[in-house]
Order: sequence, then structure tokens, then C-alpha cells
Amino acid sequence: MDHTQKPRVRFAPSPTGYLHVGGARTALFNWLFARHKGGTMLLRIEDTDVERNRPELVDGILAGLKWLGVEWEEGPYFQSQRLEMYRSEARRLLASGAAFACYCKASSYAGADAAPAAESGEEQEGEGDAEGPKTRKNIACPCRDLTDADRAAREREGITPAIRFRAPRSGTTGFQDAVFGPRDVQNEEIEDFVLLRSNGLPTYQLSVVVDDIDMRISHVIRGADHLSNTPKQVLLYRALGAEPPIFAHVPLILGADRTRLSKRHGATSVSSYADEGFLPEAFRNFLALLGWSPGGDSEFLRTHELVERFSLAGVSRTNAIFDRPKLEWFNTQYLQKLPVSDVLPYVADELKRANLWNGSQAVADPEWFARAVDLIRPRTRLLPDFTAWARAFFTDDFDYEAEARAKFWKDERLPDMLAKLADALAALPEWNHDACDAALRQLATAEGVKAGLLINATRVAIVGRAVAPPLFETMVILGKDRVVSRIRRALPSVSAQ
RNA sequence: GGCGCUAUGGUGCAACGGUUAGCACGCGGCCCUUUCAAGGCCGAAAUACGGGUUCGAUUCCCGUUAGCGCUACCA
Repeated sequence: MDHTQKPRVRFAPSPTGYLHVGGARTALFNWLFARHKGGTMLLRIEDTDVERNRPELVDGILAGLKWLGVEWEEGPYFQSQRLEMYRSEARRLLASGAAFACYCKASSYAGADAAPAAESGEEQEGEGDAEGPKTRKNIACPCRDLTDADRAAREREGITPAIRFRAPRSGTTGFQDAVFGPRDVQNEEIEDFVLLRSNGLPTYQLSVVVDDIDMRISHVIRGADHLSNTPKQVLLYRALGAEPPIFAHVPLILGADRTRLSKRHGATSVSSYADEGFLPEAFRNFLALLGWSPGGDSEFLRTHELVERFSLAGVSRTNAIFDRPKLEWFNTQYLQKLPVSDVLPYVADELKRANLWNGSQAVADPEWFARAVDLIRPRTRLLPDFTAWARAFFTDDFDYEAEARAKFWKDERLPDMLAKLADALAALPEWNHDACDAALRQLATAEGVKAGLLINATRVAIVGRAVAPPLFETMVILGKDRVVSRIRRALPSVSAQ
């Protein structure tokens, strides 16, 4: 491989589940690296496991990547459409002696400790009882020494062989890892692994190497769970006459209990974060900092800064725990610090989702929409906040939160005072913050009550919530007509309180 | 069981032989205040343990422990 050329990287998920945060982070690192270096990113779907493969999941993975903002220049390629290539490469290895036909029963080869392929998705609690003697795995397959006559005999028995790699029995295999440094492993630890299953389908080891060679991948950036198997792949590269790429294994993301992220940790798919109302850029920022650091203390890094500063040298070697509260913090930061114009499209989508978009002032008056969002956003955490507690900014159809009524509508003088306030506001010649402020305080003084009593009660009357932006700014945004009519409309409810 | 990787507050990171071990999330307090946030200030909280090497170890080496990964005709 020519290291002076622009790098070529790939993200290669297998459609056995949705796009989870670990995969998303791997995809993001590949993308950041490619962008930073001006290289090329491609997408490849590793769907060679017919048993667990679920083609219908591919669209969701692509959608997840798009939401994340990870783009690819090439692909998606599907390994299921490249099977002939893997088979012919396997035959080449067979012919060169680098591989051999294996007639063992699939189940008999695995060592005594190899749990018979339990579905690793939902592990059961059954711990403890020793599953037989902990014998060392037999790493050299007896079939490697079969003679032509032996093979012919097996063939006559009707056994279809698998093809295994003939792993060297001595020496070491080394490679460079941009994260973990130079690696060198003893070859006697490497078993005669399967390249082509007896059903003619390639294993991961074969297809990943054949494809990475064919697609001229220069840097393999992937989860550290692949670190231990990398020497096998390096051996394969050499047997295939290719130079291995640079590897970069990134640490894993774990759940709060320090185990691998899985369904029981709650939301782990990126689409669930999209659904919850996180901003993609906030999610990216958070994800990028899980296992990578620009070197200093800066944390709020917009995507272009991430791209500018990304480097494999900054990737850490320790597994990271997914910290949901920090993710939310990032989201509030983005909701508040971004130019309003950047968040408007997201709020618009949220309003559409809640059926509050059509006919709203947000559509008719974009300038007003921007001011309203700007007023609301300091106390939002997720996008749905705009249509939950802030619903009254976009529709007259809202109700009064029970806790807010109980807390701020208790005083029995309120119905009378609010009626007077509505009249006073209606009579205002000018509608602005100070005019509203003065009108309300004047009334409070006249009635001998604290302004706060009226302020809080009025807030509930016009937005239905105790938690809302400052009252007079809210009044300005809502406008005189809406404020006056909402106060009057609330009167019966206030009396009933 | 074997092989490997990792180890800084509860969490994410910084410090890549010399710092009063820094930042952020979260947590507690105070300020601001019209509710709730945001914001500001303050605080509690860490180099897993034991040996080396060195004038000097968070940093380098070894061991222990712990966690994780791999050890499939999964990827």
C-alpha cells in the first residue's frame, strides 16, 4: 500500500442488529479521519452469516449513519454479492498450500470449552457450573496433514470440506496499530482458522481481508474486539500477496455496569437518540469524546473542529462507559449555543411531528419563530421540550398543568385580580416588556399583593406551565390579543382551583 | 482454562520523568431570580495494590488484583 496516497477507510457493519452507539462511534472515527486527511470513506455491509443476517435492518443502519452525519463516498457494497470472489481467493490459497481442506465435523473441532454457539444476544444467567474440563484448544487441525488419498477417501464419503488457513507453527506475526502500538504475537497461539465454510460461504476473516485488499483500504479503524484476531488477518494478507494496512483499534464502549452495551442497557441504537430529540451534532460531539481527546481541555467542539483536530494519536486505549447525563448536557449546550438559525429546522421538524406546524405563526412569520425559539431554548434539554412544556407558544390548544395550578392559583383573590389585569393589559396603547411590567406591578400595588403572586398566576394562565420563560418576555412573544384572551379564558379554571 | 489489552475522582478526558494532579458531567452549597433553566462563584471527590529503575514517578519495568477482549464452519 502506498502511504503517501490519500487514505481510504471503511465502515463495515453487519446487519444482525440496529446501528448501536459502539458502531456509530467507529463509523464516526472513520469519517473524521477520512475528512481530516482528505481521504475516502466507504461503506460495506458484512452479510455473510445467513443465519443471523437480517436484510431489512440495512436501511435502518444507513438511516442511522445519515442522521449521525457520517457520509461515504463509495458503497454500500454487500458481501453477499461478492461471494464468488471469496471462493476463488480461497481456492487460490488452497492451490498455493496456504490453506487446506478440512473434513472435521463443524462442531467437533471447537475445543472442549467452546460453548456451542449460544445466542450471544440474550445471555442467560446460568453461571457457575463448570462446563467440562478446561482443556486447551487444539489449534492445529489434523486435516492439515491429509494426503491426497486421504482426501479422496473423505470425498467419497460425501463430506464437503471447509477450507482452513494453514497457520505457521512457529515464529511470530507482527503489525502496526496506530492506537496500541507495534504488536507481535506468537504464531503457536494462532489456530488453523476457517476461511470458507463447508456451505461455501466465507468467514469474516476471509471476506474482510479479501475486501480490504480489493477496496484498497489503507487504514482499518475498528473496535478493539478485533485486536486479537488481527494477526490471523495479517497472515492472510501476506498469503494473498498483499501488504497489510495500518490498523487502529479503538476501545469499546460499555454500559454503566461495565459490560458490553446491549438491549438491557436501555437505548443503545442511534435511532433511539434521534427519536428522543437529540441534535446530531451534539451526539457527534459526545461520541467523539468517548475514547478520543484533542489533547487539551476543550469539550464543546463543533463538527468542523472535530474534523480539524481528529487524530488517531489521540485515541485512548481504555474502554469508555456511556454516560447518558453528559450526553444530555451536550445537547442542552448545543440547543443554547448554536446560532438560532441552526436550531430552527430541528424545532420545525419537532413541531411537524407534534402536528403544531401547519397554520402556526412559526410558518407565517419566520422572524417571530426565531425569537420564540430563542426565548424558549435556554430551558430545553431535548427537542420535544418545544412541544411539551413550551406547547402554548405554538398553539392555543394547551391545558393547565395540575402542579402549576395547585402551586400558583391558590389565592382566592386571583380570579378578580386576573380579570382586572386582562382589562388593564387590553387597554395598553403599547405592547412591550416595560408596558406589561408596569401594568402588572401597578395592579399589584393597588391590590396590595406582591407582584410575584400575579406574575406566577399569569404565567400559568397564558402558557399553562409553572416552568416557562420570564413572564413579560413571554407576553411580548405571544402578543396582546393572545395574552388577554388567554387570561380571560383561564378565569373559570382559576376560580375552580 | 489459554492468550492478549487496559488501569487517574462515580463518569468522560488532561498532565506523554519534575504541576499545590487540570477540565468537564454528575453531586452539595452560595449568588442571580418572577417559576424553571441557563450563567457565575465555592466545595467534596482520583493516580488499584506491591516491588523496582531514577536525584525525582500518574508517567518507565516487573508482579498481584480487577475489568474487558479473543480463543466459532459469528462478525
